[in-house]
Amino acid sequence: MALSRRDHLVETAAELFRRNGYHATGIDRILAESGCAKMTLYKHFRSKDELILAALRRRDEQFRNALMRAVERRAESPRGRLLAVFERLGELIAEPDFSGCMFVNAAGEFAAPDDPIHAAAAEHKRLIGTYLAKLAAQAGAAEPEALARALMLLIEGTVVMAHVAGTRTAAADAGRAATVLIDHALVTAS
Amino acid sequence: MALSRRDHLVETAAELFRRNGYHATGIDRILAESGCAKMTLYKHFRSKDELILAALRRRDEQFRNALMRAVERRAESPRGRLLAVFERLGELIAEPDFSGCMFVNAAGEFAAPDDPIHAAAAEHKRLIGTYLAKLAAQAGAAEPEALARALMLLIEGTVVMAHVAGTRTAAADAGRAATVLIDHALVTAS
DNA sequence: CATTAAATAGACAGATCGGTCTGTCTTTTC
DNA sequence: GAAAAGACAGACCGATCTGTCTATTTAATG
Repeated sequence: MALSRRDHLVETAAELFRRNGYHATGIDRILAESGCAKMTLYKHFRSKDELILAALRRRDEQFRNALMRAVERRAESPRGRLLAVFERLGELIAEPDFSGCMFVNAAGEFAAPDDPIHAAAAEHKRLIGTYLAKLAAQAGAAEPEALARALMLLIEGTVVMAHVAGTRTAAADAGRAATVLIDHALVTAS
Repeated sequence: MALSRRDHLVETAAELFRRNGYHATGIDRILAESGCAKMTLYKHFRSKDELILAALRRRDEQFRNALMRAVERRAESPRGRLLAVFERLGELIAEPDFSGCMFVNAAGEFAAPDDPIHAAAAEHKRLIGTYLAKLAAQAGAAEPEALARALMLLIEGTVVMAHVAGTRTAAADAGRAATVLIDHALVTAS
């Protein structure tokens, strides 16, 4: 089924925000690229900020769904699935127009922690952390939340180093480190 | 000694860029805050982008000098110094107006890898990685560069999670993970 | 077919953007 | 103290920004 006019707008906006940033992406560019009229935008959203919020929420759902599907397809065991996250990460950072994490970038441009856009980025990270903690608990980690937080650090570090410094080995580096940390957490648990 | 007019400009700009972002910080704001005239800016810099570059280069030097001094003051042994990096990190993310890594934010707003601003951010990360690799080699790690890359992931992850998600335990989490990874690398070496 | 709702194009407003230019004032230097 | 240089304030430019408005066309619905 074709996207509704609103979803098409959000999708186009999300893509432009991801590639070119938030302040640097003007309304007019989004409208031209999506073929929508200005009033269509302002009928569905009260401001550009609300469009940004909608774009982030849409991408958050898409990203987490794709992550979970990829991870669950790659491995059966919880430990294997934790490691599969880093395989998935290797694919993401290898994509031709990879531009880092659009949620991190959003938090960078909207630095105030109480900014709704910043809060949406925070929520995205929180949800991913919860997913990792669930896997870590299933794997039998001594402290699932602590392991999840450590793995989150590796994940975010991977995305940052791949984007900022162009470190192509980032995901593989992270996968190796994750293996050490996971096994350390499992040994401690038994 | 008082800052030269040029350095005062760069310092003010760096602070505003760090706190509010690059596109969101207008020339006029920088001039008003620094008390400089527009022509003073454009006498020293050809464009806003060049001012951004100067600000990043200044902050890069300041940051690395402060890091090395803090680390070398905190510990004598290479292993201790590697861990001291994460203590230092804990201080940084606890600062009241901590706004994440301004180099990561710069790379986010100037996403093209061949953009000079993006390249300056990449260089900053490369220099820190080199410092870590030196410490890792002194510590006797089996693969110093590999350990340094892993620690870089933890560092960048810490800054991101602290800023985006407000994870106050990030530096402590990273320090624990780093301990595991460092000792694993040292055991493997012996 | 008629009515209604939605999306269209595009002018417009007011603010702000980066950047240029002109003059005045202050500071330095001899 | 005179001359030279540098920094000042601020008008000005064209472009672009977000957001509003009108008027026209398209699409859906009864």
